[in-house]
Amino acid sequence: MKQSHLFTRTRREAPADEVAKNAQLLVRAGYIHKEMAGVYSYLPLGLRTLNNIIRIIREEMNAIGGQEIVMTALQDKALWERTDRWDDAKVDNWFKTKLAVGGDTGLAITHEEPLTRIMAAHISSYRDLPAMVYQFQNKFRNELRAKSGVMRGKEFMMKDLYSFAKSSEEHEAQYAATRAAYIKVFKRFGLAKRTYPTFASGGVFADFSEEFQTVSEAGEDTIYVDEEKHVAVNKEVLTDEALAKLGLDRARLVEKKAIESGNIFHLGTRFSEALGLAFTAEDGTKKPVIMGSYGIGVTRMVGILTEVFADEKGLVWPAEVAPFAMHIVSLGKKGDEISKTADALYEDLVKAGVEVLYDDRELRAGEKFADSDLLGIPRRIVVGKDAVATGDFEVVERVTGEVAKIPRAELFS
RNA sequence: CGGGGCGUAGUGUAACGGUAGCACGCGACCUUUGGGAGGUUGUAGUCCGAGUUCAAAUCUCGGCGCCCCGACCA
Repeated sequence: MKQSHLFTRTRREAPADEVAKNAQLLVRAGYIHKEMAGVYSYLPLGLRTLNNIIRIIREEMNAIGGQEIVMTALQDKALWERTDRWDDAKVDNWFKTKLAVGGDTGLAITHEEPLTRIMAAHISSYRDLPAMVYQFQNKFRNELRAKSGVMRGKEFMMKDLYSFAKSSEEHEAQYAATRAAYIKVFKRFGLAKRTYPTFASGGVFADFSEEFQTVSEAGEDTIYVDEEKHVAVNKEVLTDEALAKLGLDRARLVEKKAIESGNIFHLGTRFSEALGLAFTAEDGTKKPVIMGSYGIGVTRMVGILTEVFADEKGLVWPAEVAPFAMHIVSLGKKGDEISKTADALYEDLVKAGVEVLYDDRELRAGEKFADSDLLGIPRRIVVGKDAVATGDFEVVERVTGEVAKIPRAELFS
């Protein structure tokens, strides 16, 4: 894409109404636009980034047999009353509204209920199980206080996967598979080292649930990390009794701030029993399906990656997430040799299937470099006099700042 | 929801109750051209509504909005 065609602009200064580093940089770089408190739109660069995050998660969910669907945002009140999660006294962050024909609806805070009902329409035999179903969808939560930029909004995108099993052994296998897939996902985000499977409060069916907590000063949670075992305990469950159960030694734990980047839950039969999701077993008896739920905050991930990797110059993206792989920065003017060299390189890279952003604007070098730093694309290719003279291109790695002269052909490998 | 702070051109910031200014941006012209250049010039603003006052960006009240701390976040 030519940068002269990109409608978004970078800004020299951070918006006055953002304190969170992620929102400041993402707005400055033109990745997002703030609509209201806790509500952000994704602009071209932001959407490309978001889509890369989605692609990575999708690949890993598909790899363990997940089947993708999309559910509705609008919810059926009657369905949620059956699990007692409609009443404002029980769940206080619904966005609710009236239907013109009469009655109420609300915007989904999560999707266990509708998916359980969908599955009930399709699953009736043990032969139909196991199954894992997921979606990328916006969740709406009427938070009293949105904060931390894109990391805690009123509307946010989530990947939510739900598992359906006929036995607890089968459920445990699904749980383990999903857990392993999450670890792969975080590895591809470049967050493996600083993301810890973390024991947290368990809900109804288990002593603990597991969160994935990514260490960051911007985090809202406090966790206690066992570096050697690469696991952590959320402060909310840090008791001697819990540590004993988990086989952890308090003396080895280190306190860290972290942000919840994913979570996995055993749901047991709470939803299947309430909503009639059952199957006929081999012996002819009817049994409730055993469920699990597994979430990753997709838009939150944009914020986490910003918080973790950005430096004083701007955004820094892991290769698989970056909106473009390369950023050509031409220092020429329309029609001169430098521009022609840059144009040709751009066209050839596009033909070769490389995702490339081409800064073809006629601005001063300093401004273009500053913009390039801000945008955070992994490799910058500077096209100046030297490139025309030698045929080699100056390549700057965004992460390290390392500069190398690279022959043209090697840019395509 | 409790507490605190704040709303001024597109953006960021000034202005004792007394002429709303500066920088960046955007437009025009000239010079410049490898780390956010310089000059000339143009453009554009006090969140909304009441009140106090000769006079309100400034004081008072109400509304709307934003930020922070806490609470909340299966």
